[in-house]
Amino acid sequence: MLDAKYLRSDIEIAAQKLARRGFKLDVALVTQLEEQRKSLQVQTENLQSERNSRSKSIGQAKARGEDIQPLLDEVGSLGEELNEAKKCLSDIQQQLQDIAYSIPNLPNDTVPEGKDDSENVELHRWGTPREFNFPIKDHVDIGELLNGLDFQAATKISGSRFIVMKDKIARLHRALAQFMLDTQTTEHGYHEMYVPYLVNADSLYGTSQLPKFGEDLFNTKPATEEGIGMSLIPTAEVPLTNMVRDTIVDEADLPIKMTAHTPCFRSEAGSYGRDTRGLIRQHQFDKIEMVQVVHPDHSYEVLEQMREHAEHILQKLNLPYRVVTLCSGDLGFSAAKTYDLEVWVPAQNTYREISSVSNCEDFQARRMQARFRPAGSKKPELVHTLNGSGLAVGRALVAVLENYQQADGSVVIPEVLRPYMNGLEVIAID
RNA sequence: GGUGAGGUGGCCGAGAGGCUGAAGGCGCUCCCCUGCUAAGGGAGUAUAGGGUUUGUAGCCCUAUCGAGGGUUCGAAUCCCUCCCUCACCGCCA
Repeated sequence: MLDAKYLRSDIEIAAQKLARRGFKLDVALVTQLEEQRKSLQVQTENLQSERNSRSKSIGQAKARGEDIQPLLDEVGSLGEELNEAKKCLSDIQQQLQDIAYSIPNLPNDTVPEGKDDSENVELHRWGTPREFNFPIKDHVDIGELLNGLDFQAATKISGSRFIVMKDKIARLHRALAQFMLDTQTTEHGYHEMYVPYLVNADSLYGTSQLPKFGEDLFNTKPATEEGIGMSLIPTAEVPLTNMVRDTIVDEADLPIKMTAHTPCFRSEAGSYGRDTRGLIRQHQFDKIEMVQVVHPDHSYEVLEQMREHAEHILQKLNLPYRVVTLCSGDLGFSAAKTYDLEVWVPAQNTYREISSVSNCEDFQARRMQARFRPAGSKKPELVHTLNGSGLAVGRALVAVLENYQQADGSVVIPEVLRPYMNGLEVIAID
């Protein structure tokens, strides 16, 4: 959410910045609603003030033992008038709030101009995609050949976009997650967290999944019932970031660095034709998430650090990747700036997103009322929040299976994972 | 899930229709006293929104006692719904 004061005083500038990411702010409508709000609020508060003072004098008269009936008569229709004004005001405020919730974050000035993902800017590449001297298989074929990925069973049990993993592949998947979590905690200083996978609506508002992106979530209540109930987390960003909702943290405790390994659940509404084969796009996938809550002065340094924390995992796995800076038109709703890490997927002959690292500045903090009290200042200030994947486990599994495959269909296990695989070096066909 | 007791400022804790934005205490900040320390005295100490203003100063107004509704001229206080905490019971990994 943007600062309401900023929106009022610099609405034209805000509109220009929002236009960079393809969002059209209805300046005339907001301005008009603002004017109405202002006059209605003044009117309402004046009525309240009058009611308060009259009620007070009734109380005082009563205490003196005077007849209060004349005073009661004087109050007359004040109550009705006040109720009417309140109703109008809350109506306007509701409209303004709906608009406020629908406005995405402003892109940072360093974000390149562009309308969609075709205009993202490559920052750098790491590693060289391997030359294969045999016909390569994709991870689906490899997984089935090794008897480790069972798409049919998953479809029977749940439906499309689910997976059953077996034996060494299941273990490899677990090894990846363990390795990532260990690296983020022991090498990069994140606190390991175990968090709920079902969250309430307040949390989803806090990180901006609601009110705009409810269709992407799995909810616990059927449509026939009132409300949405709790929702399965689409990312651990939700529980981790909401740790600081409605709190004033000690400045000395910043930055707060948290990581968690969780499953993520996404309905993938509106992506019907896309990535239907394989593990790339699933309703349920595991991810190691990094979240930092930082002093506003440091959030852009931290963004670079977190990008490196994510890159470090790919480097240790020796997987070729590239980093892109998302252009203004491709930014997520609450992000001011985002780097995507894209790992090399040989069978698709392209780089695919495996991590996304974003600085949300104070956008989520404002919704969450997450603040700190700066030394020497009385006023609490909003913190900045950042989040990033470090990394998506399912997609990392895809990358390992495909990049480490051998001519006979076996897969070499990356060295850093071997301690997690009881020393196993190769997953071979049984 | 059942029964009972509760949810008040940074914390503890009073208040049970008007004099309560809220006693008292603790903590914190500043000042005084003191050779230092300890003790003592005094003052201050919530958040949000709005108006005024050149102003993130001051002043004024409004809201907030778990949340939301209601009764009333007036609600922390009465009524309803919900949430949460604690205790005991039931069930359970």
